[in-house]
Amino acid sequence: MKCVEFLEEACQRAGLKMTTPRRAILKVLGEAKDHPSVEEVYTRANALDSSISMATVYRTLSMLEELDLVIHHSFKDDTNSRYELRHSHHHHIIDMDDHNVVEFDDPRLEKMLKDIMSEQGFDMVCHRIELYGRKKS
Amino acid sequence: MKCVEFLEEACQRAGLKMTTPRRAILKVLGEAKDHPSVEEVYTRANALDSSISMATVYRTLSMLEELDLVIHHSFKDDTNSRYELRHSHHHHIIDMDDHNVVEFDDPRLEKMLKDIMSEQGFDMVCHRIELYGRKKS
DNA sequence: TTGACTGCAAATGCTTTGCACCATT
DNA sequence: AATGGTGCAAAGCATTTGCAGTCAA
Repeated sequence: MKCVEFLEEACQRAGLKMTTPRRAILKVLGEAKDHPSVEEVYTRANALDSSISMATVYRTLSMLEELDLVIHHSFKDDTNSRYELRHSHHHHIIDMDDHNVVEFDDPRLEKMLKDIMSEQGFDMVCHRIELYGRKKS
Repeated sequence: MKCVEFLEEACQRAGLKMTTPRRAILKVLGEAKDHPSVEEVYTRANALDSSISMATVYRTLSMLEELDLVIHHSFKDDTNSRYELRHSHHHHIIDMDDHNVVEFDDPRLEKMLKDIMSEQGFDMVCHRIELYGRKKS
């Protein structure tokens, strides 16, 4: 099943109505290969339906975040919120020179984090890992 | 040497003038055992000198961040920026029930992060690790 | 039909800034 | 004396919200 279809189904399962703006925003998110800002989602969605407003983009993104379908990021040195589909679990390496983002996942890291929390008497719910660096020369 | 004295020296070394508002803010930060918001720093600093303005608190905190003397946090589900002295390297476990913050550091974790970045072709500059969870029952 | 959804514009809330005055060096 | 720092109020900007009209179910 395609990404967008999955999203639409998830929304419908949650009892939400499938409107043109929502479909457009879901399509944008489903096709995004980056971590677009609200502004960027707005611009891309407008290419599909020029009547979509910023308010709807904000409302839709919050809603999707609530449903755990997207992840809301706020990286350092970036006043803009960025969003990404929660398709797979991973973390980010931010290139401090060009602000590009590389994704990675590592089971050893996951285990270590869970262990650390356990030692401190907590059950882990989620975590945020951001590594900042520069390309090796 | 006491914390506040170290901060004052660091500021002077950076060529900054030591004014009453700055001294008050440095004292607040030096004595804080938590991660106060700008508003909280403002309130506490005002107890020492009631003429201090928010603008100065913002300006001073940005300045200290610039000098790498404090760390600027923006935790999830919290629209307020929070600040803490950069006295030691550590990360945070955020209690999702009461928003308390537990600090920890772990050399094994540090090494693993450095290794992961290296595998991806990066030299690590810094990182942000936040673990969210609930107390074990 | 009807409650959910939308666009619009106004409001909000955190943060920054221009300016005239003041204090540290 | 000179430069940098300050308070105040206004401006900025991302985000949220009230409202009246609109649309999916």
